[in-house]
Amino acid sequence: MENDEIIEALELTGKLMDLHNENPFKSKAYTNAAFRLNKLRYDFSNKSQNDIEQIEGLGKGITSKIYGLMTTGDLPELRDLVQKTPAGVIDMLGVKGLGPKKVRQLWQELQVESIGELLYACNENRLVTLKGFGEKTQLQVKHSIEFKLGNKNKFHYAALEQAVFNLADEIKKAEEDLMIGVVGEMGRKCEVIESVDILIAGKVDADASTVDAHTPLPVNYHFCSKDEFGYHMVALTAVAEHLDAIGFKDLQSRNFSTQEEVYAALKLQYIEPELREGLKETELARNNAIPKLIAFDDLKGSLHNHTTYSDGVHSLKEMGDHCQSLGYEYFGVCDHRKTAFYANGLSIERVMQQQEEIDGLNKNYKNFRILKGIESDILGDGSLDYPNDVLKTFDLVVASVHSNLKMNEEKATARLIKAIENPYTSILGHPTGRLLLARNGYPIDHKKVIDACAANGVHMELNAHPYRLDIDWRWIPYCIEKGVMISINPDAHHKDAFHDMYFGTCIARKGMLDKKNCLNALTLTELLTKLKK
DNA sequence: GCCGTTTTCGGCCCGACTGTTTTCAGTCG
Repeated sequence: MENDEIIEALELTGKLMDLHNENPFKSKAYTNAAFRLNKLRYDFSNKSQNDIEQIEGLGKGITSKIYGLMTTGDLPELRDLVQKTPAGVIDMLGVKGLGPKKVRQLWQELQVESIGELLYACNENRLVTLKGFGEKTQLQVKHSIEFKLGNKNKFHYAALEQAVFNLADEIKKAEEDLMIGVVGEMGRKCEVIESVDILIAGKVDADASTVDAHTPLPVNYHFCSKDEFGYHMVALTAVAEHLDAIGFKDLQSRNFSTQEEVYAALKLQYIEPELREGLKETELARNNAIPKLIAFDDLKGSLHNHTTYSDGVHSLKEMGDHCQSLGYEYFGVCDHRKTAFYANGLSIERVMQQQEEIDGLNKNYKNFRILKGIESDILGDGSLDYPNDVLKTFDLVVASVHSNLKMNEEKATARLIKAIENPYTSILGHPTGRLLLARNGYPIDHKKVIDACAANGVHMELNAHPYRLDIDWRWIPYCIEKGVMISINPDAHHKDAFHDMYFGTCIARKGMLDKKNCLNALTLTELLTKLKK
C-alpha cells in the first residue's frame, strides 16, 4: 500500500468512528496517526514495524494496526465501520462543509443516505430544522453538492495527457500508415477536460476503437481521408467561435493535408491549436501579430520550490542537484515562513541556517546557482509574515495567501494589493488560490491586482501545478500589456514536480506568452538584474 | 483508545472562521 492509501484509510477510520458516535478520543487516535504520517513527506510504506513505531506521535497500539494495514491491506476496524455505513453516507463526508457530526445528524435524523437525497433535502428546506444547521449551512451544502456534481467526469489535463499520447501511439503501431491527431479540448490543451477526441486519417482496416484506451474518459474517434487531415484537425480542435471568426465555412475546398495550409488559404497567420478559443486570436492573426509562443525548452530555471526545510520531500542539495541535472541555470528555494505551521514553516534561525547552507552549496556549483527565497504568507490584513529587515536578505520573495480564503472580492483584492506594495515582494504567488475541480479561488479584481503589480515591479506567478494553473491563462494577455512578467513556477515539493513547468508552459501558450515576458526564461544574469530592481 | 512518560494517568495539532448560538461546536487548511 502507498503512503496516500494508508493515510486515507486511517483518516476515514477516524471519521467513521465519529460518525458512529464512538469515543471521540478513540477516533482521534486514528486521525492523529493520519496527521503524523501525512507530515512525514517520505515513503514509509515499506518501512519495518520498528521504524514506524519510532515515528513521533505513534505508539505501540496504533503502530501494529498501521503495520497490519501496510502488509495485508486490511484494517479490520475500518472494514467493520464501512460495512455498517451506507456507501452514500460515506460519500456525504466528501461534501465541503460537512464533517462527521453533521453527516450523522443528516443520516440519523433526516434519514438521508446519499448525496442525491441530500440535495433533494436542501431543496425541500429540510436541513434548517436540524440543530446547528441554518439557512446558510443549507445553502452552502447545496452549492457544494452542485459544484461536485458539475465536476463529475471532468479531469485535469495532466491526468490524461500521457494516456492519450500512448493511445495515439498504439493506434499508430497497429496501422503504421495512419495519420493521428489529438483534437478537441485535449488538442487545445485546456486546463480541465470533459472529452477526449482523436482524429484518424487513412484507410482503417480494423476499428480503431478496439484499441484499449486506458483513459478514464470514453474516447471519441473521428475519421477522414488523408488529404483532408489538416481541414478536419482545425475543424475538430477549434471552438465554434474561432471557426466563425476565421471564416472556416467559406473555404471552397476541404483538401488541406496540413493545418498550416488551412490558415494560409484564409490569408491568416498560423494560429496554434492552443489558441483556437474564439477570443482575440483571429484579429491578431489578421495583423500578423501573434507572438512566437513560449516553449518548454525556453525555460532557464525554476523559481518557487520547497525542500525538507519546510514541507518538501527532498533536501536542499538533492533538489538543487536535480534541478541542475535537468539543464537549468538556477533554482529558487522558497520554503514556507513560520506562520505556515501546517507546513513546518521556517523560523528566522532556520532561515539563516538555510542561507548558510545555500552559500556553501553555491561555492561548488558551476554555471548554476541556488537563489535564496522565501514563500511568505500574506496575512489577513495584507502584511507579510516577516519584518522588512529580514525580507531584504532574500534574492526573491514569493508572497502568497494560504489561509482565510473566504474573503469577498473587495477585501481579497485590497489584501493582495497591500502585499504587492510591500517593497520586498518579488512575485505574487498563486493569486486566486483556486484548485481546479476542487475549490474555486477567492474572488479578486484581476485588473486592479495586475495594475498594482505593474506599478510596483512585482511579477506574476503562473503556478504550474496542474490543479492550480493560477493565474488563469485568460489574464496573461493583460499582464503582458501592463508589462508584468509571468513566472512559471512548479511550486515543487518533490524532484519529479519540476516537470509541472511543462504543464505551466502549455497553459501559458494559451495566454499567448512569449519568452521575453517570462521571468524564468531569463538567463541567471538577466534574472538577478530584474530581481534587484 | 492511545501517547508519553512523573511507568499512571492527564490530555489529545493549531488557529481561524462560520453559523449558530447566547458562549460554542464543527469544519477547514
